[in-house]
Formats: sequence, C-alpha cells, structure tokens
Amino acid sequence: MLVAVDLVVLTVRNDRLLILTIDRGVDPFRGQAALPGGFVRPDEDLLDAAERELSEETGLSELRVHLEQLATYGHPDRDPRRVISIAHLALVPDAADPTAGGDAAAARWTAVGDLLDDPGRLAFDHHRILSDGVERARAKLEYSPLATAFCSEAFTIGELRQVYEAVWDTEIDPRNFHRKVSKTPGFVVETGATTTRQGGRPAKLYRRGPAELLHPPMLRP
Amino acid sequence: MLVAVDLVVLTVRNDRLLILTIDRGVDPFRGQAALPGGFVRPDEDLLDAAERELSEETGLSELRVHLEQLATYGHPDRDPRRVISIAHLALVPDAADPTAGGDAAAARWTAVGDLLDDPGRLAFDHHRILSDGVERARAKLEYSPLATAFCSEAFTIGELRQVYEAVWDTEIDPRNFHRKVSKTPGFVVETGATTTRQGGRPAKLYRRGPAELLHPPMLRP
DNA sequence: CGTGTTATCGTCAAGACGACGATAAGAAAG
DNA sequence: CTTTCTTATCGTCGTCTTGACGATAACACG
Repeated sequence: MLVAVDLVVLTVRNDRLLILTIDRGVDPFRGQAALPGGFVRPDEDLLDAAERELSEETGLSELRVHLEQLATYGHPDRDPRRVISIAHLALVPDAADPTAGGDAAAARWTAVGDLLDDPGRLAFDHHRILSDGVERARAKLEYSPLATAFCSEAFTIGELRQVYEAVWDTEIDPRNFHRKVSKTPGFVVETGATTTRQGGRPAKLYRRGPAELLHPPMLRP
Repeated sequence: MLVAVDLVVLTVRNDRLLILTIDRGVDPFRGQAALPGGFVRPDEDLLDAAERELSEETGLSELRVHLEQLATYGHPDRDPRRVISIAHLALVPDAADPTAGGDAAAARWTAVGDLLDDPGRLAFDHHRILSDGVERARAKLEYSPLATAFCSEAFTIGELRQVYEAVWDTEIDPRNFHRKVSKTPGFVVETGATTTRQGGRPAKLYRRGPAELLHPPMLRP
C-alpha cells in the first residue's frame, strides 16, 4: 500500500482565508487543481515528509509555519493506485507567493470560500480534506492561540481580530475582542512598541504569549 | 510500507476509566501487553478495518460502540517491520468482558491510570497512543455529548456524572451538574421512566439528545 | 484645524457558574 | 411504623463573563 502526505496550507490575506493549491503535473488528474503532497520516503517521519513536500512543491519553508497532522484518508477508491494519505494542516503568515516545484506545475493561493462551494474543482478526495482542514482551523482558533500563526511576529490586536473574522467569516466587535484577548492569560504579551500601519490611533504591538490553550476559550458567534 | 490500525478502547466501570489491552501472540513483542490492532486489507476502508479488528481480537461488536479516527503514527523506528498505524478511539458501555481472538493471546480491561503511570508496559509506541487517546476522550467530553457512549441506552444524570468523574478524574457537584446537563439544549431527553438502581430517590431516565456539539460546553475544573 | 480612522477604556444588563441550603422520594434499619 | 440513609431535584446568592454600545485618545490627511 502506498503512503502519502497531503497539505492544507492556509493563510489570511486582505481579510480572506486562502488555501494553497497546485496544478498537478503528473497523472492521475494531470492538469487539475489539487492539494500539494507526495509520497513518504521509507525512513522518513510523517511530519518530516509533510515539511519536505511543503518546501519542494511550494517553496514555502519558513520557520514560522505551524504544521500539525490533520487526519488520514484511506478509502480504497480514493486513488486508483491505492494510496492512503496522511493529511496535514499548515498555517502560515501572509508572506511571499509560492513557487511551484516537484510534481506541481503551478502553485497559487485560492479563496477557500470559492473552493468549498465547488466540490468538483479539486482532484481525489481533496475537497473533503480541505473542508476538514478548514473546520479544524476554525475550531482551534477557539481554544488555542493559533490565530497568531497567521500574523507576523509582532501584531496588533486589530490584526489578530481580522484573522478571526476571516477564518470564521463573521464580524466581531473590536471593543469586546480587545477586552477578551487582553484578559485571557498568556494569549499575547506586549512588545512595548506601537505601530500605525492600520491607520488611526497607534496600536500597541504584541507577540504570542506562552499559553498553549485559552482559558476561557474564544467563542464563535 | 505496511499499514495497520490500532485501537484505544475505553469504558467506565465502577467509577474507573478502563482500557482494553491484549497480550500479543506473535512477534515482535510476543507476550507483552499492547493495544488491539492489525493490518488493513487491500480493499478495506480504515474505519472498517478498525471495526473488524475490534470484533476479531476482542469479541466486542456491539452496535452501540462509538468509533472515530484518532491519529496516525509513522515514525520509522516505531516498529521493526516499518509499519504505520492509524490509531482509532472506541468508547463502549460497560458491557460483557472481551474474549481474545486473532493474534491476541488474551484480552482484558486495565485501569488507565496504572498504564499511564508505567510507560514501559505497552509494546511499540502504544503508551503514547493511549495517552493521546485518553486526552482526546477527555477533551471531547467537554464539547460533545460523547459521555453518553459510556452509558447504557437509558441512563440517569447521576450515572452520566459518574462517567465525567471517571474520565476526568475529578469530583463534580451533583446539583450544578444536574442543572448544567438539563439546561444544555439537546444533550439529553427524558424517556419518561425512572429507576432506583442507584439507590435513594428514584431518578428520571434519559437518553442521548440530538445535539452533536454542546453549547455552551461542559467545563473541566 | 477639523475630519476620519482605529485603539482603548467604561458601563450596564443578561446570563452562566461555583458553593451550598433545602426538600423529595425511595430503601433499609430499628 | 418511624427513623435513618442515600440519591435526586430545585433554589439562592454572589461573582464572573458576555454582548451591546457609549466615550475618549491619538494618530494621518486634507
């Protein structure tokens, strides 16, 4: 049985949640859009394989990418070659555009909303994997500080709020959000600096705090 | 690369969280305790394979078992034969004792606490898998009605509370728990019957309600 | 210097929570 | 039959959190 890893790579740009897709350069599904991924090497750990494929097929190899295992898909009919795939979820800050490589003919950011609305656009069972990955990301923003993975090293609370709004596709009251984030222990810590890059009154800059879990969690409306 | 499924099968009996372990009947680790599991057949879905192994190795094949995928373990050194394992989590009501079969020389319930305290007792990386499975179960009791999977079809709120206490290893105030459960929409519905099997005043019997997620969630102390 | 924009701090009422008192309804003991 | 014991169920109270929203602060721009 063949073993592969696939990647759901998400970022937030201009208040929209984007996912990285490639155009397949090989059969099956040659030419069709798909998630980046590839086979696991015999002496490779799964997470290492995911990291390698991310770097090979998309050129993204930042230090600041959050990578975790998502789920494994093994239905006998999901791939004519009988491949089981361990899908991974990657969250990256809004950074440079990807560059195709490996078995990928092209690599680009696509709006998640558009892909979710069109189940036939992605090859294999990748629509299902995408949908599971987005749901995982939405859920994790509730009880973990992972939203910071979409931000640059230092960020304002307003920028963090825009991440939540993009991923959850909702509007959040800026005042209540500010209160909640600053009162949740360990979520963010002040850097001391301020910025005006959002316009308006200068905002304090924060970086991610030490907390791994948020108590109490952020609540999706 | 070989592909297997392993199972973390949990139940609650006498206010303790128990896990199903087998004694391995074949090499490697012959004679040592391990999680039940086995290889996935070429034309089999992963969840089907987990269900089959549960039935083959332990004789548990109830309709009322909750089964979900947990995570996949693929470190190159985890098994000398280079096996990756898709671990599954099964929650079953306190029912008949298991009967060994397949590659298992014996099957029995073991206290989870004892196994967690002794990392060397289980074969392979099964201690890690067990620990991940227990943590998943603990987390899911917070935001899902899955605690009902440990109860019989009809249960009292007191019995449900004992499940929470066993899985979380805490004490919960019966009055606040009663208020919380009965006020969370869709968690439980009355059957109309009552029972005195817990002693004391007769308690109303409930069955699981339609909710898939609990809003607001139960909170671990 | 006004105006627009975002940040940050308060206020207030509604709801949820933890601690715990009180009553109810059965079984078992005397 | 009465007392006692046990568990179930309902209520109260003070505290904390939340959502809705007012008010002020501090910058850029024309």
